[in-house]
Amino acid sequence: MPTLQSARPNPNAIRGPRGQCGTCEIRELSVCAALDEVELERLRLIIASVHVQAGATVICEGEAADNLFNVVRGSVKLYKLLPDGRRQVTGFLFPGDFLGIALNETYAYNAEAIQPLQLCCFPRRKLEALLAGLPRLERRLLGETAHELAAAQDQMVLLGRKTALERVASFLIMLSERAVKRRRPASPLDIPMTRTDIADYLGLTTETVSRTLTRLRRGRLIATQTRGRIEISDMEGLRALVEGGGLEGR
Amino acid sequence: MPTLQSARPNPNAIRGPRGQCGTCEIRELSVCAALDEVELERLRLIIASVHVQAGATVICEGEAADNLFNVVRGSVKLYKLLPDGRRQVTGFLFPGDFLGIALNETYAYNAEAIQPLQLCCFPRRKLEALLAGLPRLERRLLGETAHELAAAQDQMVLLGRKTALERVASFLIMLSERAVKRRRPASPLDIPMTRTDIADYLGLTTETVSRTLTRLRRGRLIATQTRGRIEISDMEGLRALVEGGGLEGR
DNA sequence: CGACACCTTGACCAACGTCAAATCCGGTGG
DNA sequence: CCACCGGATTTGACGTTGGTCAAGGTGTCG
Repeated sequence: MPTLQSARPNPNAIRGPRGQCGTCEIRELSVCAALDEVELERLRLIIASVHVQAGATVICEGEAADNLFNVVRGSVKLYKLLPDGRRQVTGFLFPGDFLGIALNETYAYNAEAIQPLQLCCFPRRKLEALLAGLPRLERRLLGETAHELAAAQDQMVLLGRKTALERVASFLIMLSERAVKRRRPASPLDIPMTRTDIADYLGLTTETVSRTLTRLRRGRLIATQTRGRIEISDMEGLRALVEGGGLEGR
Repeated sequence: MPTLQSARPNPNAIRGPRGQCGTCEIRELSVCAALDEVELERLRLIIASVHVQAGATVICEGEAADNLFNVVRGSVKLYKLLPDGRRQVTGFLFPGDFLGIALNETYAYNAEAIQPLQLCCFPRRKLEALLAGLPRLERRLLGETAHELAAAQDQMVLLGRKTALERVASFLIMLSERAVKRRRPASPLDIPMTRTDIADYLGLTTETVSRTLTRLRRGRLIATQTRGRIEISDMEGLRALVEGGGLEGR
């Protein structure tokens, strides 16, 4: 059983003002996009705004799945642990992403803030009661889950069959595409996660991630000014890496 | 564009009798379990029974997702391909399992029969029209998708962090548990897929799968009489392998 | 300015992949 | 019934990618 963190969000204690949905900055990215003003009003009554500090655990594998969340600001890593401590990061979440899809009684993974986090919290029981009257929301939830499933299948291909170089290149492209979806620039990329997180996501070690980034830097496909920020200098080259062959002497 | 097989199921051409739902042998395993007699009657009107020969492609990545299926008899492998031909098998389906969850317009993977197959085919457009009136079916579909997502996350742990020995042991345990779910014995295990399929599922090569099975055989954890059938002689030992350490001198 | 966590680099190693050669087994035809 | 064919599987020898271990380097925050 993983250690619980004291900074655990308790939506009954830590909650910001309700009723901000109208001005929510991720409205059109999130599940709420499926709703009109009237429906949104019904949803607004059950949600709470939750803040979580960086490094805190948001949800814990095996715990009762009492809440679902929408990420409003910050980013999250999802991971599972083997009994001996080996870790697999199964995904990263950014603003607009949905957290806590678990149709079982308990969460199936851990979620930890990798940046200060603002979440929109839906108590599960209340949400389920509402779901019957909001078919569009249920449909959207199904779509969201199916989308996550597709992403998981892509990740299986990466983990089962790609080389270290292809994995890191795929990772950078994924981050870039998700940044664009959030209306951020595709290129100076913010990398909020540590090398260890990246390694645990890609099924590698920190050393291999580091060496591979160095190779990409030497090949002039990427560049780094600041720590935690990577510039993609040659997106075409990166894509070629993932889809075609190797670095071919670069 | 992948080559189309001539044996592709066309539910408008190859269809068996309708209206067998009442006696369907996988009724309580499948999505239909969520429905009562009256609701089932409405579903019965849109379904068709489809037969597919072993080795035939059922659905093709990138093709229009016109149909959903329920596996009635036989088994299926799902896989994705990289441009250079590397393959990742993302899952195996057995009777009762659902095939074709794709809320997009096109399928995201290929599905191929590994045994003669009997499928129950739902035309997607008709099913969607029905969904509005069958909330329990929609809920069940969401549950099914969430379940697949959880399985995919477990597979990520396997592919990213487990050793060859742990992967093969996990695979055998998974097959055994799914056999039990279908009311089959846990131990003389039918293995309908080839070593290549297993390797592509576990992110290994056929040689490594073969060598690992030999190690398990030598360790007296499994035994084989017939080709395509494996007896689990020491389930405790197998579980210990996956959860704890190595073979410890066995 | 110093502690500390994170990142990078190097030398070496091992698990798993590659290549190649048996061996097994089921199906087919005589 | 038996010999033979061909794909699947097993086994062996060897190579390579990425892991391990260890030693710096670097940026950040008190």
